[in-house]
Amino acid sequence: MKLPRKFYSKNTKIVARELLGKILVHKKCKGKIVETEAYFGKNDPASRAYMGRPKFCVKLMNDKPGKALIYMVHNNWLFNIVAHEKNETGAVLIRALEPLEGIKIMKKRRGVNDIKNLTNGPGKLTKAFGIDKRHNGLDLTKDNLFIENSNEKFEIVNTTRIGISRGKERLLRFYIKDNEFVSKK
DNA sequence: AGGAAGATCTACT
DNA sequence: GTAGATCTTCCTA
Repeated sequence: MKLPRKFYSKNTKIVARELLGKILVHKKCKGKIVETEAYFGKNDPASRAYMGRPKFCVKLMNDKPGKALIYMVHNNWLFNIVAHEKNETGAVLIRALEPLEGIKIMKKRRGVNDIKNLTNGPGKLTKAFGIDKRHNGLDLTKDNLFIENSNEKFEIVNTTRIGISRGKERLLRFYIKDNEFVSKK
């Protein structure tokens, strides 16, 4: 079942946590979300929507929840989902997936054979799924690209965000405990 | 024109 | 496991 817009219309941190274990679907490819990070617009120096960052990021982060936000960093497309309460700003970064379907296609696109190395990083998973700027602003409640619900149970770990230069001290990173596909432990 | 960016790969200690 | 080079876009001067 596809997640409704209502799912994304909550506090960014809560959505980040609840997205764990859900299934990202793009064409023939499916992957379980195993790692996420929450980013806010204002008062978050690590956010792309902070101060003079790219306009389209700010705009989208303020837009309707449930949209895809994609931007380039160091030759890597990063995939975020706009998620926030009314009149707020925020998005959830998908940091890592566990490949479920379309693994052959992912291997071909990534040029590697090791399953564990296919989608265990924010830049890797976009490449494996064939996601790029064309998908920026896409509505995840439509058919092309969306997220499926799941009732799986697991332990969730809450830590600081990684790979950023500012705003490191906040506990806004979530991942599934003991999962092999988390980018870093 | 120059720099920064939420990363990745490779090559070492 | 850590360190350095390098990739592309967008922002500011």
